[in-house]
Amino acid sequence: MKDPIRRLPDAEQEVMQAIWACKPPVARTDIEKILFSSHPMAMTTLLTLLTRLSDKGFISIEKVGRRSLYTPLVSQEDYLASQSRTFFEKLCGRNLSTFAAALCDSGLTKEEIVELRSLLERDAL
Amino acid sequence: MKDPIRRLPDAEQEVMQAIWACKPPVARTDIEKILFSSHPMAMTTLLTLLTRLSDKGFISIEKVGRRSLYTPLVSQEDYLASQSRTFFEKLCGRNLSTFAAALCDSGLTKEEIVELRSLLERDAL
DNA sequence: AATCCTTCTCTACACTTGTAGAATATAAGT
DNA sequence: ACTTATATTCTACAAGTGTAGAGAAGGATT
Repeated sequence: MKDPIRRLPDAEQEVMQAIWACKPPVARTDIEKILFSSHPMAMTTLLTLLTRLSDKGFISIEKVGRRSLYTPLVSQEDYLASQSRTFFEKLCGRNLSTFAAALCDSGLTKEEIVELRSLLERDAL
Repeated sequence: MKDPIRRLPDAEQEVMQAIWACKPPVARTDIEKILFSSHPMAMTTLLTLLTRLSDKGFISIEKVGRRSLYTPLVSQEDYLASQSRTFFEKLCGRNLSTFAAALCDSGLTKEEIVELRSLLERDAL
């Protein structure tokens, strides 16, 4: 199984999510638009976060003229799977009952739990 | 629904887990024993982390003579539920398919997924 | 070309986190 | 009472994180 992917700090994680929401490669302005409502920040702040994400190997930066374009190197699927695994292993101690209880208490409605079950059914086969 | 509980930094989270694993109130030595194999640290490091957990309202500290006893103020259930909720909402964008995919890709075996489904069934009723 | 705007990089700074030695306080042993 | 062992608090410091201004470099405008 894959190496665990380190959890990103919140601000960087939000930037990654904005990047994942776009078709790569992504321009800074696209990211800004997405973050504008949920987490506004100075342009230079965003650029700092992008540099850090690149340093950590989460994205690549490609310069086109004076602009930069950003491409994810870690997929959202892999990241989510890894975080979910860490949650199960480190926080729930690999205990499925604990895990299930956490999910059930997490504010999901009964309908959502029913739907979650059927989504899991597909993968359980 | 409850206020989200802030995610603890890794070291503090591990200490909380050790505390949760004991019957409260817990002595420092009990915590040390539990952390000894998984995350050994200097005694003063542990005490620093306990102070920070107290500052954050996660535990209370009660002095008995020169010793301190630690009692969780946030339950493991509440913490796990809140983290799980945050994962679903902030990382999966409240998208159940994304959430289910993350779970399925998280390294659970088919048997475990089947078991998870049946555990969820109970709560879905 | 001179000036202005846009985009990025450098520098900065306060706060948090991981870690632990120094200092202090208190109980225990002799 | 004096020494010793032990438990906690203070102080410290490097690295990481959130945030953004100052500076540089390349296009656009007049």
